[in-house]
Amino acid sequence: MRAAMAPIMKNMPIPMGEDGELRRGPWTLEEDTLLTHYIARHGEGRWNMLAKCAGLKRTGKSCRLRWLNYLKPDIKRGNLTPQEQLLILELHSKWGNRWSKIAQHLPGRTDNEIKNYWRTRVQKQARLLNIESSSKRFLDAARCFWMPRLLQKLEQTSSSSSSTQSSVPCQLSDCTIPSLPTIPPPANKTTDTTSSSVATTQQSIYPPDFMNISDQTELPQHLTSSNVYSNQTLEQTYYNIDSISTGNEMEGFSFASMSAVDSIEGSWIMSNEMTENLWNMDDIWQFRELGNMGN
DNA sequence: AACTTCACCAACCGCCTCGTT
DNA sequence: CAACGAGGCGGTTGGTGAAGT
Repeated sequence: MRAAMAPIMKNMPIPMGEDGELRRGPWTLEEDTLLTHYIARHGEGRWNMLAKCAGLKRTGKSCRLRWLNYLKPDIKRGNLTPQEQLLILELHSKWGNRWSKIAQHLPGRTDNEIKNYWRTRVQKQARLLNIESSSKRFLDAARCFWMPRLLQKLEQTSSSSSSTQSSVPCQLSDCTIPSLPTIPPPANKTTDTTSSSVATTQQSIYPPDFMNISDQTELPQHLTSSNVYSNQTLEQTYYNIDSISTGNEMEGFSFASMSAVDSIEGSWIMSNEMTENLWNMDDIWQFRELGNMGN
């Protein structure tokens, strides 16, 4: 961590040298236009040179970042789809914080975006579970509860069968969970009218070996970029993890279980935040009990 | 309505790698 | 082979708008 970062003033110029000052901070529309037009004519690369030739008072690095993370035409905007979230979870479990490598499998998404997603959403879940997000325990938890939950949501949108129940076997250290708790459909969500109206029947969208893709293994078909981006309905229906989970997790929650959880681990924190989380109390109980068994 | 808290994300930084001289 | 510069990467910060009080 930097000891003392100088406050970045908006568009504050910094000394550049002989021919002017370098700008920093948010990009203006004019700068964006300059950069876009220049790259359209001359292509990317040689960023320092590019910055000068384009008449931008920015560092080459800044130009590159702006282009790659924002201006590039194929940048995909909007919240990550469940498929993309799943893919991130799985790839992160394989590669760790190799954001650019992960981003290569999510066309249109930048490493910066994925990194932000991880830090704001995923690490939040880890915090609430009192687990290091980089630990094996959290990976187990993600695999056992989070991924299936997302997959269930995907299934719900792609199948009209309301009785469909996920039964993804998953491994937590050395114990196996035969099936996952059923997630009730979103309760009375005004924005969620599509999940029950999708009237197609199809087989399970995830293969049995989904949880074990290796470096040599092709990505699951449903998680390939073409599929990820072909399903606009899904994207419109489920914007992000939080919105998926924000529903009636609290319906199964009791203060008795809360105090019990408290008694297991004094540091456990229960807050309103929890109610908006992916992990309902059943999940937490299941995970924690399994974790104890593993110890 | 005013204020506070929180989540998101654009943009920065330092470090590392790689290619060129 | 060393020095140097450009580009790439991951970590971090701060601004902003939304949500909550």
